[in-house]
Amino acid sequence: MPTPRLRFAPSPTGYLHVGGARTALFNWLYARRHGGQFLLRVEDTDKARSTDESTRAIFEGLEWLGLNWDEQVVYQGANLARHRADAERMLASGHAYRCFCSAFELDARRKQAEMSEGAFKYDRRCDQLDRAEVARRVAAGEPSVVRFRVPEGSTGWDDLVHGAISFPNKDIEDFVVLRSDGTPIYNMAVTSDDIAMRITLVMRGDDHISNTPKQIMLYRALGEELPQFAHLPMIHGTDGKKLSKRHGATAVADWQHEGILPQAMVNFLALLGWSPGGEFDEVMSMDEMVAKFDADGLLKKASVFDTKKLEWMNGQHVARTPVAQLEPLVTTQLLKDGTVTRELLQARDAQYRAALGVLRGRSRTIMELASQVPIFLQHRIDPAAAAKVWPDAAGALAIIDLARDTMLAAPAWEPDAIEQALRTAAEQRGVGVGKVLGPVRMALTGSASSPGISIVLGVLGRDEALVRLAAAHAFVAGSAA
RNA sequence: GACCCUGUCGUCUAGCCUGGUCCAGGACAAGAGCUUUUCAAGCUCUCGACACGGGUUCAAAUCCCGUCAGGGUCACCA
Repeated sequence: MPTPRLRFAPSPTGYLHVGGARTALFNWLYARRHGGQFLLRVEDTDKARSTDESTRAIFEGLEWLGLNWDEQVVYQGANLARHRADAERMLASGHAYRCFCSAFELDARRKQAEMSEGAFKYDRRCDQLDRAEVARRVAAGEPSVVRFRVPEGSTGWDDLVHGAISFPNKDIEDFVVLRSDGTPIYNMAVTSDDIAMRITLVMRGDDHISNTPKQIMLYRALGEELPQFAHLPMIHGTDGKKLSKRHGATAVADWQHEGILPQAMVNFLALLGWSPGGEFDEVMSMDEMVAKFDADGLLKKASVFDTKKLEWMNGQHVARTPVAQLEPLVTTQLLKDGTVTRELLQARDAQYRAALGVLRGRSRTIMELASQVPIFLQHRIDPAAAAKVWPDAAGALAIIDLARDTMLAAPAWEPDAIEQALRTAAEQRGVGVGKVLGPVRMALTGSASSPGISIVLGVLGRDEALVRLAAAHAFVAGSAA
């Protein structure tokens, strides 16, 4: 069996949508798994809607996800001459014919048909025209389109996802392949390009199932061998409808900005419409997915995009990502928030990295992680929170001093032992552990919520911890005066 | 309207091909607990589904037929 060649063929009329990203991912995964090629084709034949900006956005989205493509990007618009030549070849071989019915006229007939019998199907009236008349009208400059002559019978294929699918040809009208201005219609361009690119497996969304019989007829008329087809199920919003703007974030770039890691996005998308089967770990690396991916794991049912699960998945990946890899992402977020300065990050680099190490295991997104970093790098007491945790000055001072004395008295700097000593002290005083650790947390971090005391102590270090306690003492004493 | 596709917990799914081991397993979400130290994470537990109706069979989530529901497509758009 020759090595498989697959392609992702987006039309650059917007951003890289999660549905498109999932299609690209499956093509990529299949190609990588089977040692084939993953090609990219930009379907920019609709000049009115295509923009360079969205072409760029698609490239960026694919790159962010880590879906690298092979060979040069193919721009469909550059192949108009071949599309046209292929259509004319069918005209010459008798698989297609010229139609002089105007779009306006057809429109009127379509409307009329819809009112009486329902669906409109082209009645082939121009197929009756004799050769001489066609030649005369063409020579006279009368505009015409090229229509494919749909044969009798039925057209089907063995879909890699759905199994056997077939359509009675009588339900398919003689479709246009070349417009009156000589440009190709979608199915013509796609088929011509897939042939030229020697694509062996066309994997795309379910919504193309009804285009497939038309494309198959084109392959046959052109005397080409058929590729395999795999039609992936759609992705829906929580209301069961096709995912769209009103469902919120649907562009992969939106999720990038929401603090989602590309490996989490890819992992999540992979599990929408694919399952390795049997028992398996849902959290996978790219390599693991490539190793497990195969067509028999492809599912038929449309799935719902569940953002809660995406976030959970992201948390799993954040926890597994090395600090060195997390650091630039968190730094960008921190500087964007303006909560810390670049100078501070550089000055406290060791502490910053230590903080990332403890924080990554407890954050679902980069934002969440970033929001906890500042308490480790700078000591700022939040007055509102302080007033709640430290209702009376005398009590607060007593606990802050207790913490200081405990640390000073400790034989060695062991955060766990110090936290334990504070717990014991609380018991001896007959108060809840929270009554002691809460105020200590406030003194140490300036915030009412943070990781556990021993964790905080571990990141801060002895000197910093003592400095902060002294500052907290001064803060309380100052506001009491 | 016609044609095509799909139908297992709220969601993602395992199981279906090769009926029994499934009064259906896992994950996310939700609820409770571990936690009289917060926030988060983690762990434990709970809630929760074979769309419906027939048939075949000793036995059906699994095979067959029908119904219903949802989705997609029907352009000189892609």
